[in-house]
Amino acid sequence: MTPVRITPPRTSGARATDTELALLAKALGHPARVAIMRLLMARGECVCGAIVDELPLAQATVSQHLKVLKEAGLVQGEIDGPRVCYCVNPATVRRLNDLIGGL
Amino acid sequence: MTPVRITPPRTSGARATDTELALLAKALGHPARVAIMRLLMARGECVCGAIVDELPLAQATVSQHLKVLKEAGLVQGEIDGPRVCYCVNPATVRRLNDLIGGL
DNA sequence: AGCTGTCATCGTATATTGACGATGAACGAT
DNA sequence: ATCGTTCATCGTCAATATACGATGACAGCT
Repeated sequence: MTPVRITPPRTSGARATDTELALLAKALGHPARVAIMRLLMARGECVCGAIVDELPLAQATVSQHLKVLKEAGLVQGEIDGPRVCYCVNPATVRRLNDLIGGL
Repeated sequence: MTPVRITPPRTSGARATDTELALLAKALGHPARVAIMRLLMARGECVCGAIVDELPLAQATVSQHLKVLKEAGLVQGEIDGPRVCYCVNPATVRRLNDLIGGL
């Protein structure tokens, strides 16, 4: 008999979906990351170096932004030899749309 | 004869809509602010004190979050006697939806 | 005028983020 | 095995965000 949770977990008065939406929105909350997402959407997939070339940011900085997007699930990266090929995760983008739509 | 801007302003390799989306997403990038938005959507309009009652945050903190949402244009506040009545700005929410959809 | 309730702002302390150079790790080519 | 290329991570610094108590502003009431 597994104990049943009566009250949903409420941290800081926010529901689970609130935290989820906040996490995704926060990941998009920087112009450089939006630009990266737009680049990936336009190209379908993109090698990290190509993104660095498009943005006026250092390689380390772009890598950090990619990490944020990856941790949020908005982006996936596959190792391709010495390169890493990034592409958006359409499911997460859809999820973000749904969460905002369901506000 | 006013000079015409040929190249759009590009700060940090991000387009204007990138900055706009980043600004809106950033405003939603906190669970408490998402919770506030959800409360306002559910009630249509809401007095600030009612929001404070719903969230486990101090009044000053809620007021700051409301300020962030207001500055992003996601929320409007009207003074109603000693109270302030807040409500969401549906146009901005729609704009956010469009910007994400148009990624 | 004085009081009360409501909300914003100030001041402050801590935590997180953003940016970069330097360095490390992994791979292909020589 | 030693490069050169590509990307991630580390260390660091400045800037920003978060949270709260204290205080200020403002409207309505007595």
